[in-house]
Amino acid sequence: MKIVPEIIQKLTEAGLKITPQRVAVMQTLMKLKSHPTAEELYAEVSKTIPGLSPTTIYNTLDTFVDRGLVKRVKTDLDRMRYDAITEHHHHLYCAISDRMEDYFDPELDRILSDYFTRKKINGFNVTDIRLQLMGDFENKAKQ
Amino acid sequence: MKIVPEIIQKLTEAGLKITPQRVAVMQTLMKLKSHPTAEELYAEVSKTIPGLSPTTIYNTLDTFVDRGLVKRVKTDLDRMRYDAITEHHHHLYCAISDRMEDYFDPELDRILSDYFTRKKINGFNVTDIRLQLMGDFENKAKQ
DNA sequence: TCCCTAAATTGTATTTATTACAAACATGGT
DNA sequence: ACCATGTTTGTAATAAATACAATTTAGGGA
Ligand SMILES: [Mn+2]
Ligand SMILES: [Mn+2]
Ligand SMILES: [Zn+2]
Ligand SMILES: [Zn+2]
Repeated sequence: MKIVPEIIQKLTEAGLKITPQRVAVMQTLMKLKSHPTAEELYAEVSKTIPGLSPTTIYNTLDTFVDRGLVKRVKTDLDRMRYDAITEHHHHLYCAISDRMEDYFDPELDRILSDYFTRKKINGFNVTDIRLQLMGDFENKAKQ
Repeated sequence: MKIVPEIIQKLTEAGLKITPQRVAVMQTLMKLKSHPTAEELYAEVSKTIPGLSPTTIYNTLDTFVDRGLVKRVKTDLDRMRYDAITEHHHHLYCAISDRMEDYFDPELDRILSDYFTRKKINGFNVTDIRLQLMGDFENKAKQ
């Protein structure tokens, strides 16, 4: 569970300088599974980096997205959210609580992949299939 | 193809007063298949209603969404988009051009519905399945 | 058809998330 | 250790959306 060296490696591979801010942002994003907003990340990362500027959060996240280290996700509300998981996956989402959780399902992916290999869509070339499963969490604690 | 009486009926059924602004917004939204933003709607509807206020666009769309006459859709960019089609359907989306088109596929819906009837997700009750098919349009004119 | 009232529209002022910018600072290669 | 370049910070600016109060309009009842 040594996460910091892992992060340092990621940053290095992406050609980015290692800064306390970047390490802390990535670490926090990997820890929080809630797909946090920039604001939520700012609150959390500030605990570690006292002088932190909100701008740095935005800059850092933009840079991470650019380099493919992080993905943006949207919900029905008007704020961008961020996801440290870059591998293909889907989301469970409850519009009422605005809660979002990851959903991995290789069997489903296989079915969808097969389906769209067979079924061609006229004038459109599918490169990725994202599912948003809307519904309610039988709330077993908010994460 | 008499669309206005149809719109008037929709508005009446929703318990809303018939105003030129509302009729024009709905008409424009039904005509444009592009899932326009409030701003794009404002530009288009202004042609018909000269004194139109942007606020009216926002108010009207909010009201329509409240009453279920219209749905909000999101893309990867930071603007809300609107959809006059309220029946269940999916979207084809190209992140590069930010172009979005509707995708109806009952066969696919059947497959997904069957799959999630069998496969229970622990702690989550699925009520709707939305697919966003990412990819590129072999652009046959931007609609 | 006219009145009246509730509902809708408008213009303006705010809010809120995000972005732009330039100065200060820190990283990492030499 | 030094320097150049990339990064962070604080502040100012944007842009979408919302709040609000004054004005206007729709449409049901007289
Ligand atoms: Mn915004
Ligand atoms: Mn916004
Ligand atoms: Zn995720
Ligand atoms: Zn649609």
